[in-house]
Amino acid sequence: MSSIHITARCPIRTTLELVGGKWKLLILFQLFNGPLRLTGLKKSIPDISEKMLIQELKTLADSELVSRKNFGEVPPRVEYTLTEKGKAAMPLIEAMRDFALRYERKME
Amino acid sequence: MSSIHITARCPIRTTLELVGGKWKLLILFQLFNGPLRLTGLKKSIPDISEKMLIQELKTLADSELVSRKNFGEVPPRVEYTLTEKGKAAMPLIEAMRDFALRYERKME
DNA sequence: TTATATACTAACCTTTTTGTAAGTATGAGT
DNA sequence: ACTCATACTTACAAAAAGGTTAGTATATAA
Repeated sequence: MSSIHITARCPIRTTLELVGGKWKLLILFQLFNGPLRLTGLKKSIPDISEKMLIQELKTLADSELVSRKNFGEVPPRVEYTLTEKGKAAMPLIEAMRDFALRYERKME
Repeated sequence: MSSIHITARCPIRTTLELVGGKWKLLILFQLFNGPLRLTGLKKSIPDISEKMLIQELKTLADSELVSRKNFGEVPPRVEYTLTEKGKAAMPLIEAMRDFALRYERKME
């Protein structure tokens, strides 16, 4: 309730910085079912551009929500996995789903 | 879990459209404590510009998350209140707070 | 030697979002 | 007549986000 104070750095703003934008939550959500490679992610989010996907993955890895494992093979093989911090985003995604469904009066 | 499918219009994207961006959730959050006028909102979110505040309030009113009551007085007096749909955003904000706190390891 | 597969980079552009600064309207009070 | 308070508008500018296209690297297989 009033335990959140709107200041330059409040929890709401922190979360917006971490997972705000058009793609980050969609990417995180895909990774909840297990690690995926770039190609797999691209298939599961058809309308994201390769550039954005790589760029967002890098941001997510920088903030430690996702980890990146390079197998050092040729052709390249790189796997993206949710970290524990990344998994903490699941309740957030569930809350978003609930909100959207309630907004569209499809539940409750 | 896999009950969300990432398509052109999925719950995640719907929510992002409704409350995405830098300000909407901050505004909604302020209104949880009761109706506020423009001036009151401006004070509680010090770094928002007047233009953005009005603009976002209009968007929120258009999507029926906030209702606008004009008292028709001079000088103008207009009150903004959360609708039921708007109140449905509270769990979302709580989930964001939990995520941020967990990210910063301030709670478990 | 040539093609293949995959992750990634770089240059460039367009669109969207956000910000700044100035102005409008008007009844009440002085 | 003049000022005040308040919500809002408008024109413009800056910044951030997102998109497109072409290219790089390289072990392996044909």
